[in-house]
Amino acid sequence: MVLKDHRTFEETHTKVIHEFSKTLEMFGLTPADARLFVTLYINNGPMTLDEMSEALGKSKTSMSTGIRALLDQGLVERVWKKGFRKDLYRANENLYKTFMSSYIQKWQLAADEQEQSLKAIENDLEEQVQSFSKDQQMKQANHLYQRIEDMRSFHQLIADAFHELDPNK
Amino acid sequence: MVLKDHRTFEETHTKVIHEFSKTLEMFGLTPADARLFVTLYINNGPMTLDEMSEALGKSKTSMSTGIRALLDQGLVERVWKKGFRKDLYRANENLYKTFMSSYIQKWQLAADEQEQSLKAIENDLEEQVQSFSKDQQMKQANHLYQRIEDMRSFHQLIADAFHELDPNK
DNA sequence: AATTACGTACAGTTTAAACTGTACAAAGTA
DNA sequence: TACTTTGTACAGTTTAAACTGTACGTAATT
Repeated sequence: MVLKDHRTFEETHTKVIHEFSKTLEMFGLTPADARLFVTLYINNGPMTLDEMSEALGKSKTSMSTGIRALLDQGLVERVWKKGFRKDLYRANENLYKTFMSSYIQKWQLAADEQEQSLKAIENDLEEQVQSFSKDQQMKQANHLYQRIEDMRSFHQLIADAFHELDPNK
Repeated sequence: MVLKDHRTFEETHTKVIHEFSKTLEMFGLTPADARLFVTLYINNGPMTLDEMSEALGKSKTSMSTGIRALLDQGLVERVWKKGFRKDLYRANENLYKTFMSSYIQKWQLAADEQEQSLKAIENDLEEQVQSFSKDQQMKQANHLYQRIEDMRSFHQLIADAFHELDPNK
């Protein structure tokens, strides 16, 4: 009976990992990174790369790159244990704050970058228009210009909306 | 000069498509779908599959599947023109409303599904616990149970937050 | 100082996604 | 009715991402 208990519990464990991973994928995590995070999250205490490797049945190399991705996104942190040689990692505790912050930050960064690119393109377009002669061309250019304006204000609305969501605002 | 004008304008056009696509990818669109949407969006008037194929340099089949994906997400609509045989499609006008609605809806759907799955797993776990004897097992099970609870309240918080963002709320 | 343990860079492989061409069903045209 | 045209299903191919194993640098242990 003990063996069976163990097996079904393991199965439940695995189910939780795969199910909740889907939610985290909505935040832009790759399936692999999501599973890694959930594994850490439901584990009792921090884990070593070898333990993760064992738990997920993937190579240690995969764990190493996966952990780095999670660290970069601020979803996981390294933990020190005196007299212990291996690196230990644990998932950040507060899911909502962690994921919302990370997600919003990712968005702000991307939005800023896009905004700059669009502004630059818009300037290019303005210069180009100077040398346009045909009426048809002018019309096309103006239409594109208008669209770029729309994209830019879209960025602004998004930035505002996500700022509103920020748990740290 | 006309040729050069035309070329640089085309380049600007392409740049806009690739740049703004990145923003839309943040909403979960694949790079290909995003480019398709932007192509439609900046085009003056609706387009046929053949025109999209020409504009993006991809096969008509790709356009067909891409358009379907965009239709499913409510980002694009079919347009009728009397006496015209080919299907015409145009991008929805209001970017913010369109993308926020689509995004939020996607989230609500996924969240509901996950919530149900987690609830079911939780029930399984409760049954399993009945038959557990060892103390160690009980402890593990309780820990997992607690985590599932945390995941579920996470879902709730997310649902509330996204509801707040909904332009149609 | 020599040895062992650990994490990661890198090259190569496997796996999944995107894309294409052909073929066909449905609907329009002659 | 026969003939086009149009959109999409499907199988096969290309391309990109995920993953692995080996090899090596760094740091701890003896």
